[in-house]
Amino acid sequence: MMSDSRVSSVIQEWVSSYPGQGQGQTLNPSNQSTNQMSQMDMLSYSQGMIRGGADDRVAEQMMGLSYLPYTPSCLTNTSSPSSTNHHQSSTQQDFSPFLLPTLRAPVTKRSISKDSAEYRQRRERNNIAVRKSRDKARRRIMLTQQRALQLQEDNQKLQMRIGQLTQELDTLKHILSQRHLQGAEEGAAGESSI
Amino acid sequence: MMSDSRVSSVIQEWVSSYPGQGQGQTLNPSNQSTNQMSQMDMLSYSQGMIRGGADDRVAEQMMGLSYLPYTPSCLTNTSSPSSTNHHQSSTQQDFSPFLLPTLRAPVTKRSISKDSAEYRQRRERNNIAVRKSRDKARRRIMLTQQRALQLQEDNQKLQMRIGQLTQELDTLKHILSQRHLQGAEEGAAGESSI
DNA sequence: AGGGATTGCGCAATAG
DNA sequence: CCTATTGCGCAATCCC
Repeated sequence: MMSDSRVSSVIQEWVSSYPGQGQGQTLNPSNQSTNQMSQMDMLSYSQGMIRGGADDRVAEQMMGLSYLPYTPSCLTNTSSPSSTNHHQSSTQQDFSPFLLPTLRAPVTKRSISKDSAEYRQRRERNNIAVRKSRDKARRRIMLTQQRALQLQEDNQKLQMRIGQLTQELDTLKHILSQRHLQGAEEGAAGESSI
Repeated sequence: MMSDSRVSSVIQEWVSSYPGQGQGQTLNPSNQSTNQMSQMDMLSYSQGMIRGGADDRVAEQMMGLSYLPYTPSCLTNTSSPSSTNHHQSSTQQDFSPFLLPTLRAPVTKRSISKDSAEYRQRRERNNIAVRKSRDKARRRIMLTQQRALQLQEDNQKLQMRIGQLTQELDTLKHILSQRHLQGAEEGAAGESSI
């Protein structure tokens, strides 16, 4: 079950599983980047990081309830061999030439030239990157869960410790009050015995 | 920041975000299923649940290091229009008629009949289910992170409380020992004053 | 500019 | 039969 050993190991791994920044591009699997983040960074990493990209549904997505047939967007099978349908944000007219240069629409972009060797190479590299990234995400999620369970366990132990200390404290207080009473009695009346 | 209010709300939501079992199939977004799991269930939900399916790479996947060009499996673009390449587990001869009925191989399976209305309908339904499932997963992950942070915060507070109690206890013990000495002195020698 | 890293999406296989 | 999960490839985007 891999419990015990207190917080140390799990927390350590969990913390180091969060990306501090980008890293090298070599295919070295043992990516031991010594990154470190604050709690805020960790939270925001999967909360506010929607990437203000050109997907009109992301905000709604993160707010929940994004399923339901929001937009068909994939019933026109007019695509040529290979390359499945993909949302091209049909809810957009022709404002591209009028947008700010930063938001420039994708103007043909140098004819992607499908099924070329260069394309396949890029695709394959991206596929590898995707697998790597998802694997990392999976590990991160698992570590977060383990961390949560470990923290919960620690919490229980701490609560019990607090209970013990409180009880001990009450006992001592009681004893002290008794002593106090005894001392008062001794002070008021003379010693009863001895 | 939504902190404060102790553990209650976050934990509650986190616990209820884990699937206890399947639920209804209605498209009702407000899925308030009253499921509840033990910690073991939660952990195993994303740890050992690899689904012993027919993907020869899953174990390796979960052990880490699954990227790297493990298998091309997608360089033969001989597929007809629509339907991108997809691993069809080529490492299989022709044992289908000899396998147990339960393990029967996918024998043509009634000609899937692409681009049929029924196919599109199934695809669309599955797409909705996928969006829903992923949305749920995202929420679950976020809740787990928030829960971890909340627990960490709680832990710090508990540690501080323990520190206070310990100090108070030490103080009382010291006082008691003083009283004890005082009492011993009073017992040994007569009252010094009064 | 260019390349890895992320991420939403659809597909298919599979679990339930 | 259905929906729910999940691995995967693609494309857009992010981010150095």
